[in-house]
Amino acid sequence: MPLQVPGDAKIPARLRDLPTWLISRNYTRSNALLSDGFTTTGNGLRPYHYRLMTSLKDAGPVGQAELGRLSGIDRSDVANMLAELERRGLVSRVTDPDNRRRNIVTITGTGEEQLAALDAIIEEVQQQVVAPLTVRERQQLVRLLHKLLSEGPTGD
Amino acid sequence: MPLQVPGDAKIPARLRDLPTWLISRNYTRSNALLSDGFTTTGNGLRPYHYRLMTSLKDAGPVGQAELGRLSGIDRSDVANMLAELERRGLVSRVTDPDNRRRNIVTITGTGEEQLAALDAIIEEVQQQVVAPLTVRERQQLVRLLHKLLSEGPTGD
DNA sequence: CGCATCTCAGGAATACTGAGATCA
DNA sequence: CTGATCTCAGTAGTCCTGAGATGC
Repeated sequence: MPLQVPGDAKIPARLRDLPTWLISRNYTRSNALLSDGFTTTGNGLRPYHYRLMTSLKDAGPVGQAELGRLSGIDRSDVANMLAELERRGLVSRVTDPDNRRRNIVTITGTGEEQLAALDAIIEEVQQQVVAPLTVRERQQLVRLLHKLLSEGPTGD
Repeated sequence: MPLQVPGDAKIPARLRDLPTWLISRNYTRSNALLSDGFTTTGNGLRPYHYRLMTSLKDAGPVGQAELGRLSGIDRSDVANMLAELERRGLVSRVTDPDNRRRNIVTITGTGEEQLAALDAIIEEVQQQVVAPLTVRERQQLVRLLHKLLSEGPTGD
């Protein structure tokens, strides 16, 4: 449960308004809240697990490579995390008979239950994260953050 | 030079608009651009170093604990990073005669030169980061991100 | 052959914890 | 003794690289 974001006290002038700094500080804060949320229910699941499971539920059974693309997680970590989730019985993996390189990943019933529990946590954390903003500002923020991501991957 | 932010293709509906997700994706993107900027000039300095040095220049000679608070870096990492910077002659540390627990850290001339070079990079990266937004939107974004951080450290 | 998939080993940067030594 | 400071060792979670094995 991290939280080293200073209360915005006497942050150096050069840093204060830099988008990279503000994004970084907000990421840390957001992560702290997220991390607190996940640990207080202590099933040992983490953001990576949530991303995978919710992507899985949304997309239906898919291969790991595709799952990684959907959830923004590297192929290597996908393999690791799925092995964990499989061990816990939250997902299952079977070789695709039509393409035996591929593992078709499916969320299990237990997995869906866990996901529902995580969803509730996630929802509560969102409220905490945007708590300082008005409803209108929250919409603006979401729009702006989307726009930053939407125009080509790097903005070059 | 990371960059695994998907082009916002078919991100799961549940994730797409979550503030925590958007902040996380933007952090990754912002970091990728920052990291590229730092490595292309390859003096081996990283964001942590920049934060420390710019905080140091802004605040003048201070102790490490204070420096950590200003730059949002943990005491432990401050000690590590400053040892590196000192080895390179970019900062100097002397024991405070009035309080011998404390190391007074000062940026050196070479340090200021390096910092100026980093500042130029930082400035360029900021442009890249906010490139997708209009000028007005950039101001909105900065305001909103500030506000998220300003109302108490966690928003509780 | 090229190319995609999965897996494994491991590295890098950030954030954090705990403990010890020092000293006001 | 309390509490602040610095240092060190070590951990966790995220992001990423490289290489190998397999199969299209």
